Amino acid sequence: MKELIKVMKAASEPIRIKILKMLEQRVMCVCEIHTVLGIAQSTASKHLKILEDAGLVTSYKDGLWVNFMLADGRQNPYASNLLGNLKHWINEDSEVIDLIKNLPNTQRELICKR
Amino acid sequence: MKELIKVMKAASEPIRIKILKMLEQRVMCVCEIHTVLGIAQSTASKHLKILEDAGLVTSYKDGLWVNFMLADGRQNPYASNLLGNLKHWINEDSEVIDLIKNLPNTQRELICKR
DNA sequence: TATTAATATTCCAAATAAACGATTTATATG
DNA sequence: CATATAAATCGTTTATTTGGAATATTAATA
Repeated sequence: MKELIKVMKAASEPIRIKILKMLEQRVMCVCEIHTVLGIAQSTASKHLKILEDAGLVTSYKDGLWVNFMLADGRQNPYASNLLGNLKHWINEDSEVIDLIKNLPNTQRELICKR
Repeated sequence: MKELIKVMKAASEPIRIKILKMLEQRVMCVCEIHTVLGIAQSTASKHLKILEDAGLVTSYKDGLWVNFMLADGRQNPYASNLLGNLKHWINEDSEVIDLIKNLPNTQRELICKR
């Protein structure tokens, strides 16, 4: 039960759904995510932690950056199920469309200098 | 997006998941649900409203009683997807097992007199 | 019509969750 | 080793959610 609730809670916040939809496109670092979404760095970091704890996302370090990507979900059936469904869900949402449309122009090297 | 979030939020509370698991077995009224779960009547009523708003549950009146049942989900794809999955999820959870085991003994006529 | 029972709603307190700035930690590099 | 950058954590405020008691509403029935 706790595992299921964790996944559902993680998925019940629009910002986190948006993060997942972006990660469907490609790996991203915290810095990119917070900039693209227009939220504080600490806020982005916390959302990513929640997604990671729920088994929806994994991360790996690359120097100073921490890259986040969708989890393969081999451990958590609830998470993998959600990730599978999400791929064909809310692809018509205007906010999601805009986010994804601009992703190719978003280069880490340009936006991650504060 | 809003529709998806509503379903996820509704499903991110253990008590509401328990309600859904009980409704997989049979139709229940507010009074039965609040008694079986050991929560206040108003609390049960509110949880049911949240589930209904999310499209996970529907209700129909029968005299003084309001019977709640799982929604068929023809309107809301997120809701019907969740309901479908839930049928084979957390069936090994001890709390859920206990709840369902005792359902046949729970008769509305006996418990709904305060 | 008065009463009773089931449910919904309102009100308020407590618990959770979210947001941000500031600080700390970890890593790279001059 | 000092400095700079990315990310995580901490502290605080604000917003949202939950829970229950009390009250209102709705329906049945004496």
